[in-house]
Parts: sequence; structure tokens; C-alpha cells
Amino acid sequence: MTTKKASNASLPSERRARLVRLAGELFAEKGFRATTVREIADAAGILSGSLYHHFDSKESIGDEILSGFLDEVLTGYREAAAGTDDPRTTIEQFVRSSAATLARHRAALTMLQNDWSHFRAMPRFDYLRTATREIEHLWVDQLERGKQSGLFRPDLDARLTYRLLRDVLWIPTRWGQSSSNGWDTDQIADAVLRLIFDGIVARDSRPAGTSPADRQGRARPARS
Amino acid sequence: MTTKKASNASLPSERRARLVRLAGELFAEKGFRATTVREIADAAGILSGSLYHHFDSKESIGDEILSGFLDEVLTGYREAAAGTDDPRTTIEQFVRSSAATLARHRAALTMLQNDWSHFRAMPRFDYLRTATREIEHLWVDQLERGKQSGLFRPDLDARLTYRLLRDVLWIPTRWGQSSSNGWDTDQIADAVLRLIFDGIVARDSRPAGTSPADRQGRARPARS
Amino acid sequence: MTTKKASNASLPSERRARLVRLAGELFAEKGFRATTVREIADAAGILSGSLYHHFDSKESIGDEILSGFLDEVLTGYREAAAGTDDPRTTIEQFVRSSAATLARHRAALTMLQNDWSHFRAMPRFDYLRTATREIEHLWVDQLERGKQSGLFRPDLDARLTYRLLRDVLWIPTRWGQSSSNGWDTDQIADAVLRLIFDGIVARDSRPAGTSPADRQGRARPARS
Amino acid sequence: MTTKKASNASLPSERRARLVRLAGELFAEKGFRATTVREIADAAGILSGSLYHHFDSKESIGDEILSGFLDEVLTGYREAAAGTDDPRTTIEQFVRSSAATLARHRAALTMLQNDWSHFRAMPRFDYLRTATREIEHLWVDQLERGKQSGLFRPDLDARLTYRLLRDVLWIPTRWGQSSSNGWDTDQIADAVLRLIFDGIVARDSRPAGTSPADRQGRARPARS
DNA sequence: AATGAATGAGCGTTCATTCAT
DNA sequence: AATGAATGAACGCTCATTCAT
Repeated sequence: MTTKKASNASLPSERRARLVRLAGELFAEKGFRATTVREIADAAGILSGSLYHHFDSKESIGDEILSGFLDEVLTGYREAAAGTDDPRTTIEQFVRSSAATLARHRAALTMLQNDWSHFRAMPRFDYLRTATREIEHLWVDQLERGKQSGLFRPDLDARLTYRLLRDVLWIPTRWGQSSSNGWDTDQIADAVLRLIFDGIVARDSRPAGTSPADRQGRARPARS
Repeated sequence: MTTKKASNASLPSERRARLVRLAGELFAEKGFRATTVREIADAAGILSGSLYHHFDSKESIGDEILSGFLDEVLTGYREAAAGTDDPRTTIEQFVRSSAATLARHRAALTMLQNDWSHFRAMPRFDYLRTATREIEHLWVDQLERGKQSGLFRPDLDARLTYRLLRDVLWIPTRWGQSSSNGWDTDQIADAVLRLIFDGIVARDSRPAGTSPADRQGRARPARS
Repeated sequence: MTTKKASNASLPSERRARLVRLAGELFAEKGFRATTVREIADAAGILSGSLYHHFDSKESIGDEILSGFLDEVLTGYREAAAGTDDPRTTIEQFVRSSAATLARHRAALTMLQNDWSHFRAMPRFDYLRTATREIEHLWVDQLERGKQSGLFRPDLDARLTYRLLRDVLWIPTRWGQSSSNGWDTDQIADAVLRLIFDGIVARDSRPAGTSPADRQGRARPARS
Repeated sequence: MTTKKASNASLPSERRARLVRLAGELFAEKGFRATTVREIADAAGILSGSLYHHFDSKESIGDEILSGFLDEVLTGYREAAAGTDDPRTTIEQFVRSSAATLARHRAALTMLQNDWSHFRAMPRFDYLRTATREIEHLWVDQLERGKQSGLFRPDLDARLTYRLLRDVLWIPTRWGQSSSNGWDTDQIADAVLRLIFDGIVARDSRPAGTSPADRQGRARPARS
């Protein structure tokens, strides 16, 4: 992954960083393919040809965004996995780490979902598969250990569950489109955690405070 | 939804139906915008211009796919809501109905997720918003009733939960990309139901057999 | 010109005549190139491919219309020229004959004006030049004779005047587009004759009744 | 006319102006619809796509040509109408002004005649109707005043006459197709004026010098 | 006589990219 | 760093025409 980018990457000249950010916002909204370089240039107030002083192609902007995202996700996950032996704690850390990273990398997520078939066909983006495979392994490992320790239901299909959880995590990030939807990052992480740990069914015997999502009700009591 | 079919849609001459199916497969894989009419024609073994004997535009193929999907989803939901007073049963029906419909309409799902910004801008597709609003209302209604009856956790944010559940349901459908991923429609519905009702945490006090997801372990005991 | 048309012309089977008429109406409105065979077929209530049972090409419909028109015009002019020695009478006959013919052949006129560059390039339509040359010769001949006899102004440029008169004659035909414009064939012929013979300036010394256009004022006294 | 220029029209960078001129020549020859953007590009020695660096559509080239023409015509007519109270002088100015303008805007004329049905259907070109209505009003007004003052024949149908005159004026412009037809702008204006004022009939009682067309027969030495 | 399906060339347009200035 | 002009391939679509049924 750690793709060390082209010659002109050496000077992360603020201008360049701004362009990546601008492009990212557009990619997040409409996807990579559906965003034209002209739209990016328009957003930056320059002509489309001028973009090529900063990047050698539209693809390399995508590359930068995707590799930056995956680097950060993996770093967060590795730390979470190394920090404790308790699967539940680790998974909770996965979720919180993801929620934070995703909020800053909405573009990468949209690209992964919308344009996967596009990137997958290109050798340049082989690292996408490498990285997603490592991520899957980290999750599945925790789920299996949770099953063995009796924490998780023994009938859980670890890979199926991982896929479900990963995508569940991604969901709220996509909602950012309609910016003012009323939920912030923490609320969403809580709701997701509560959902995946305990489901939506009420349960009187649930030990109070064990679930981090208990905060949900307090944080925004007026909602419901 | 008021499915607005193109004039020549009245006679679904098998050839035409085949073209819609073929187009749908491509849309499901790469999205609507990213699929070219030449690709669709190639898949059918004809020239791109020949498509226009059957459809008046690429858009109208998309229209047909999307409206067909939403019609079916809504029909299923309305029946589920009318069939019983028990929110849990209704929601379970929502899930099973969705799983079945989605399996037959993967293209619509991809289009809704990948190309939403494209369709939203077009008056022709106004029904997308109408329909999704009704769907949301049906779900939120059941969730609220479940909360009031004590079935669901009182701290549940019904709209947030609906959004989460809807997208959770959509998740496995998207996996179809790598066709042989080993889970069938029932297994997925079960896993999803179990997840959203009970979460992933083991619980000894859980009454055996109440959850339909109990079948998961039996159906594919060799997996893990 | 008298182009004897293709094999299937042998049976002027009313169906065929109807198609030519229908096509003519469309050509008259929008020109030849701008009218599609599909539009013609639609007007006839059949599919576009079915037209080719009656004509071997769109061009041959145009051919039929144009040659029919020119045949009729030339016949009328030859008769007018042969009927009298008086240039003024002959020219008046040219005008009256043209007005009648043009009213029945609006399509040909539009095609000659709109699509001339299209037909001129095709050997098949060489007769257009032959015919227009003969027509020009007939007019110029009368104008020259009128000059010599002192009837017309001696400073008249016969060819320039012919061109002007020919096109003046064509003008009202083109107005047919907005069908109900309130002037009928006779009125128009009268107005044109009055214009070209006497101009628009009032003249007290003008012998009453010499101009055929005297009828104009009587026919529609309420207009002015 | 409220000329609605495209965004990039603000800088008429010589290249752009050259393209409009080139396109105009083609439109004048074959009409707007019948001219392809590839032909325009070929004439300019560039690729068809490159045109879109300068214009956002073929239509907007047409818009520019048409609105430019109508602006100029109206300006000339308004000046002519404001300059004198004598209808004959005004109409003579109309004719001379038109002849000059038309010579520089042959494309517009061809488009108005060949592609009227095309433009009329488009809201963007609503100004065509507004402008032609004003032009008609300006002419009819002069004709009516000429009738009342006894200058023009009392039986003249002003609207019918206007239509005739307008189209008569347009006629010679269309001949430009075969560029070397031997008459220049002034000759044509004179011939037209002489025709519309006095007709083609010789008349001894005609007051010498009243008609500007008197110059036609002579060598035209005094052309100022 | 007509249909229904298709062809193949060409249309107006878009887009990532290049490059002299 | 950026512009302005251009490229070349591809796009969605149209159209006259063909042909088996």
C-alpha cells in the first residue's frame, strides 16, 4: 500500500493538499468515475489542464486518497489488536477507530463502494486487495477468539459476520451526503456498537453499563 | 411509483426482457453511469444502436429496473404490515421479503447506491423519493410500535435504526459481485435477523427457538 | 426530367400515392433532409421499414415530388408562351399558372429552397438544373421581348428581374405553414402581379382596370 | 433581442470569432441542421470535439449568429424610422439597411428560412418571434402611413405587402450561393426598390429622379 | 403489405490529457 | 503555476436501410 507517489508528490505544497481535499469531497458525493477533472478544477477555481501540474492523472489523486485511507485504517486496527486480549474491547476499538477514520475519509469509502470494479481492474491498485485482506483477517481473528471464549454466540459465522459488521460500519458515513442529518460520529458509533452487540430487542437481564451504547439514550434524550 | 413505462414497453417481447436482464447485470456490477450502452449491446450480441429499437434511452432501461424494484418492495412491505399486529413479526417479514426481492433486483440496489445523485437530479425519477419515503415510514412505524409495546429497547432512535437496518439488509446483496460467496438468501436473512434482533453477544437466558436465526448453525454446520 | 420511376411505380396503388402526399406535407413543412422516414411512416400509421415496400429510398420519394412539380410547371409555361404574342399576357399567365401549380406542390418548393445543395450534388437530380434553365429561358425571353416592344422599362436587367420575379412568386407559397393566414391563391396572384407590374406607389394616371390586381381591393375590402 | 451569450462568449478571442464566421458560411450554404459540427471543425482544421472549448453547443453558435443578425437589423430599422417622417424615405432606408446587413449575415437568413421550424420549437430562441414581430410592426406602420398620405395605393394590404417585401428583400441574399452571379449589393438594392415602388412596366409619366432605381440602367459612375 | 429486429455510419457531445505560451 | 487551445477516444443516440418472417 504505502505507495510512494510520483515525483511531484515531494512538495505537498499546500495548493496540492487543497486540491486533494476538494477532489475528495466530490468523489465522496458522486464517486470517482462520475466526477470529472473539470469539476475538480472548477471547485479549485482553475482550469482543468492546470491540475496536471500537481498530479499526473486523475487516477493518481484517487490513489493518494485510497492509500491514505487504508494506511490509517490499518494503523488503527493494528494498535487496537495489540492493545488488549479481550475481543470485545478490541472490536469496540475497531469500531471507534473506524468511525473516526471514516469521518475523515468519506471519499475513500465512496470510491471503494462505487468504483471498486474500476480500481480492481488496475494493477496499480493491487494494494486494495492486500489491505482489505489484512483487515478481514484482523476482524475474523477477533470474532473467532470471542466465540472460543464464549463471549460471542457459538453459531456465529465469523467471515459472514465480519462482512456484515464492516459494511454496517460504513453505512452512516455514506449518509453525510445530506449533511444535516442530525447524528454525530459518536452517536453513530454508539448506535452501531449497541446494534451489533445487543441487537434491538429489549432485555431486562442485561447488565447495566456493559454496553458502551448505553450513552445513546442519555446523550440525546429529546430525540427518540 | 406509478411505473411510467415507455411506449414500447407494453409488449415485453422476450428479446426486450432479455436486454433488460443483461443491462441489469451490468448495472449491478458497475453501476448505471459506468455502464455504456455499447457494453449492454455487446452482451446481447447486437450493435449499440439496435438497443434503441427496444428502448428510447438508456435512462428508460434504468427507469424500468428501478420502478420494478420499488413496486415489488412496496408491495411486499404493505402485505407484511397488513398481515399482523406484532411488530417483530412484521419486521421479520420485511427482512425476508426484502431479501427475496433484493436477490432478484441487485441492479436496482447498485443503482440506488452508486447513482443516486444522478437519478435524484432528474424529474423523471421523482418517484424514487416518494417510494423511499413510504418505505421509511413503514419501518419507522413498526419500530415505534415495538418500542411502545416494550418489545424493543426504549432508547432506540427509530429513524436512525431504520436507516441502519435498511442498509444492513442491502449489504449482502452487494456481495453478489463475487457470485460464489457461499451464502444463500435464507442464510443471509437469518444472519441479518439474528444480528438486528439479538446482536452478536452470547446470552444464556435467550429462549431457544424464538429467533429464526437459530437455523443458521444447523444449515451449514461445516462452515465456521 | 420525366424520370420514369422504379419498378414498383407501375402500380400507383392508392396506398403509394397517399404516402407520397403524406411525405410531401412533411417535406413542405420542414424540408427534405429534416424529415425522417420514421416521421413519414408515423404519419401513415406504419413502421418505417414498411415504406420500403413502396419506394426504394427516401430519395426516390423526393425525386417523384420534384420531377412531378417541374413537369407541371414547364407544361404550364410552354402553353402560356405558345398561346399569345403579348409578353404581358404571357407573363400574367406564367404567374397564374405558377400560383396554381405551387399551391399543389408546396413540398417541391420547400425542397428546392431548403435542400438544393443536397440534391445538386446528386447525379440523379441533374434534371433539376435542366428544368430550371428552361424555365429561366422562358421568362427571360418574355422580358426581353417586353423591353423591345416598349412595354417594360428599357433599363430592366432581364435575368436579374427574372430571378426576382421567380422568387417573389415562390414567397406566398411558403406561408402555407400557418395555414390560416387569410389569403387565397387568387388574391396572392393578384397582389404579386400588381406588385411586379406597377409597384406599390399610387399613380393617378393609371388606366383603371388594366391591372388584374384591381380585384384585390374589392375582394377583401374589410382588410386594409 | 437581449442577446444571451454563452459564458465563454465574453472574450471573443479571435479564434472564436473565426469559428463563428466559418460556421456561418456553412450554415449559409446548407442550413443549420444540415451542417455537422465535424464539417465546421474540418473547415477550421481542428477536431470536432475542440469546438466545445469555444462553444457549449452547436446551438449556441446558431444563437450567436441569429441574435447578432436581428440586433443589427432592428437597430438599422429603428434608426430609419426615427430619421424622417416620409414613409417612402423610411422604406428606402429599410431596404438599403437590410441589403447591407443581409450581405454580412447570410447565415442568419438561411437559418431563418431553412431551420425556422427547428428553432421555433426551442424556448431558447423565443426572441426570434419577438424580433420578427417588431420588424413587421415597423414595416406595416410605414406602409399604412404611406397609404394615408396618398403615397401608396389605397388598396394595398399592408401586412400582405410587408410579407412580400420582406421576402423580396431576402431573395438576392440567397443567391450568394453561386458567389459570382454578377450583381453587387447596391445594384440589388436598387433593383428591389425600383421593383417595389414602380413595378416593371414602363411609364412615360414617371417623374424623373423620384426613384432611386433610376441609376440602375446607367453606368453607375457616381456611386458614392 | 407489413412487422420486428437489426445494421452501420454518422451525429452532437464529453472527457482525460497534452503542451506551447 | 496557470492558461488556452487542442487531441482522440468514447459516449448516448439517430437515421436510412435491409431482411427474415
